[in-house]
Amino acid sequence: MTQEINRKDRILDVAEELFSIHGYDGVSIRQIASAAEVDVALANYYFGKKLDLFQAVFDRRAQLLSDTRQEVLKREQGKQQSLDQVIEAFLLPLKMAQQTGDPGWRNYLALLSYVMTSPIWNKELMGKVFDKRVSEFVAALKEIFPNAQDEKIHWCYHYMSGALALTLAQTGRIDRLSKNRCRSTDFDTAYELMVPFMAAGLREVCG
Amino acid sequence: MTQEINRKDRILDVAEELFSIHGYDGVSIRQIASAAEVDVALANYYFGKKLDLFQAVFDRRAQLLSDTRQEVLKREQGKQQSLDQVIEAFLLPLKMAQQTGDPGWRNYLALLSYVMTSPIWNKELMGKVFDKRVSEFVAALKEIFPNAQDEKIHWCYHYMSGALALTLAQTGRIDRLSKNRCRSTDFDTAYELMVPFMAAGLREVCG
DNA sequence: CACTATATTCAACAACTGTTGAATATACAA
DNA sequence: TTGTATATTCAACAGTTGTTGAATATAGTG
Repeated sequence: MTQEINRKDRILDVAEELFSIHGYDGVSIRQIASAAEVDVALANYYFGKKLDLFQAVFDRRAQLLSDTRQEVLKREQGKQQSLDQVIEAFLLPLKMAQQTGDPGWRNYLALLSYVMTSPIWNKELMGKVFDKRVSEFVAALKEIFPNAQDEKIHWCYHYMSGALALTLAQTGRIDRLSKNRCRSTDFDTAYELMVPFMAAGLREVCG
Repeated sequence: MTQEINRKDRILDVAEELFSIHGYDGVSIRQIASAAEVDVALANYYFGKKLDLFQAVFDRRAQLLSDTRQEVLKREQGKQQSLDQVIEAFLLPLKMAQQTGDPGWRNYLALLSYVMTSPIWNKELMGKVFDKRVSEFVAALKEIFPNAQDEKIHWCYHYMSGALALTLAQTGRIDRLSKNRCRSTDFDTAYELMVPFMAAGLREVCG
C-alpha cells in the first residue's frame, strides 16, 4: 500500500483537484467518486449534496489560511512596519502554503483563484472567511497612508488581489508569453517581485 | 416590436451573457435557446456543437478588440512615448469597448476574464488572437527598460494582466470591501488609477 | 456471542444533457 | 406558378446528471 488515507479525505482531495481545474459545473460527482476509487453514493453519505461537498472542499483550508494570516499580522503588529513588510506579511501565508510542498495546497490555491474571479462564488464564499482579514490589511495600509482617499487604497488592493489571483490560477500563460523564461508554478519569484511592484504602485497612487 | 434583431445574433448575445456569468459548463444549450426565445435545434443549425458556439461567442469580439489594439499601438509608434502612454494605449481598446455603452461588450469583457483566468480555456483561446498583441506590448516595455531582465518585464505584465482580469470580471467584491465607496462596474476609475499604479510598479522592478 | 453505530454498496428514479434527422415553413428567384 | 435554398420546428436518441432508499458489510461494544 502506497498511502493509507481514509476515503473521506480522498474524496476531498480529488474534488479539490478537479474543481480547481474544471470549476464547479465542469465536474460531476461520479467523476470525483471514480477518480477517488469510491462509490458514488459514498460522497453523498459523507458530504450531502454536491454544493455541500464543494463548500467542504473550500472550507477545509480556508480557515487555516485565514488563521495563519491573522497570526502573522498580529505578530508584526505595533512594530512600525514598512509598506514592504506589510505586503510581505499579507502574502506570507500563501507562500507558506506553497512551501509545504503538498500538491493539495497547490490545487487549493488554484481553486481559490477560481472563487475569487467568479462573480457567483465570490460573493458566497469569500465573504465568510477572507474579507475580515482583508479589511485588516486595508486598515494597515490606511495607517501608512493616512492622507490617502479610501477609494484609492481599495482600488490598489483590488489590483494586488487580481495579480495574486492570476498567479494562483497557474494558467501557464506567462510560460508561453515568455518562452519558458518564466514559470506559472514559480510562486517564489512571483511573490518576490510582487512585493516591490505593489509597494511602488501604492506609493504612487496613495502617497 | 422593441428591437429587430435576427435570431442568430440573439443567440450569440444570450450565450455571451450566460457564459460570462456561469462559465462554459454552467450553461446548457437549452437554457441559452430558452432565454433567446428560440428552438434548441436552431442553435445547433447555426453554430454546430456547443463548443463551436462558445468559440463563436469568443471570436466575435476578440478580433475586433485585437485589431483596435494593433491600430492604437501603430498610431502611437515612433513617438518616443512615455511609460504611462504605452500602458494607456494598451488599455485604451478595453476602455473604448466599455464606453460604447453596449451591455454586450460588458458581458464580453467578463467572459474574457473567465477565459484569462481559466487554466483550460487560456491555452486554447488566448493564444490565437491576443498573445501577438501582448508580445508587441512587452516589446514596447523592453524599449523603455532596455537593461531590465526579460523575466522581470514578463512578471510585471503578469501582474498587470491579473489586475485587469479581476477588473473585467466585475465580481462585486470591491463594492463589498469598500462599503460601496468603489464600484466593480466603474471601469473609468479602474483604468485611470491603473495606469500610474502599473507604471510605478514597472519602474520599481525594471528600472 | 449479540447489539449497534458506522461505513459501503447496489439499483433505481426522474430530470436534464448534447445532438440529430426528418418534417415543415418561409423567402426568394426563375 | 414552380423550384430551391434557407430557416425553423418537432420528436426522439442515448447518455449523463444529482440524489435517494434499501440492502449489506464492517468495526467496535457490551
